[in-house]
Amino acid sequence: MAQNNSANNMIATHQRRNRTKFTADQLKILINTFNQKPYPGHATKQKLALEINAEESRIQIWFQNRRARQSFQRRTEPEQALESSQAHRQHLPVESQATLDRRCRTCYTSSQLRTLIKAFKNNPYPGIDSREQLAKEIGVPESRVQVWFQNRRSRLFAQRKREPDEILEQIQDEGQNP
DNA sequence: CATCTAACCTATTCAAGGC
DNA sequence: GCCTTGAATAGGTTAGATG
Repeated sequence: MAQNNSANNMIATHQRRNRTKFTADQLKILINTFNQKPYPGHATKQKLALEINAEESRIQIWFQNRRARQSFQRRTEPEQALESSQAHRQHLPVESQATLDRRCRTCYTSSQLRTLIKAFKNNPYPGIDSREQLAKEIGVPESRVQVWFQNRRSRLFAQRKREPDEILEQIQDEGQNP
């Protein structure tokens, strides 16, 4: 009982989607776009998805990972990054592109929400199969289901921090068997 | 086995729409 | 005007492929 890795147990049981293998041609276009615009808006991501024939959600993840890698490299090797890139433009108004072009907010119906919440109570960390089945059931893309679970978990954590005890009653876990 | 990186995670913030 | 909540972000972790 010394080690407490509750999240790890959850993660270990669920199943990931198959790892995407981008071709050289796809990567060429992705990298090229990234160098021009590391924060593409929704329209750009949709266009990219068509152009390289990949799911838009995979493109979004690719940009996230690429930015993280770049900022990490910049932290570890500050001088080399300076030389290779003419970082003239400051990164302050960088959101102006992305925020202008966001994906339209998904409006869930009450019945869709009932299904999501029920599934969440059953398992807050659904694998790819569960997410896709759920997406099909309520008629939204799988990527929206994933984001919904992410937001739901985050808010549950935040709420739990604020009110450590009272939440337990609201959740009404019918049985958390060890 | 070491390295790379897609997939996934939490935490936080932005912003649309309802009250 | 504030609140709820979907969408986007940063930054960290996990795991599949490859030399």
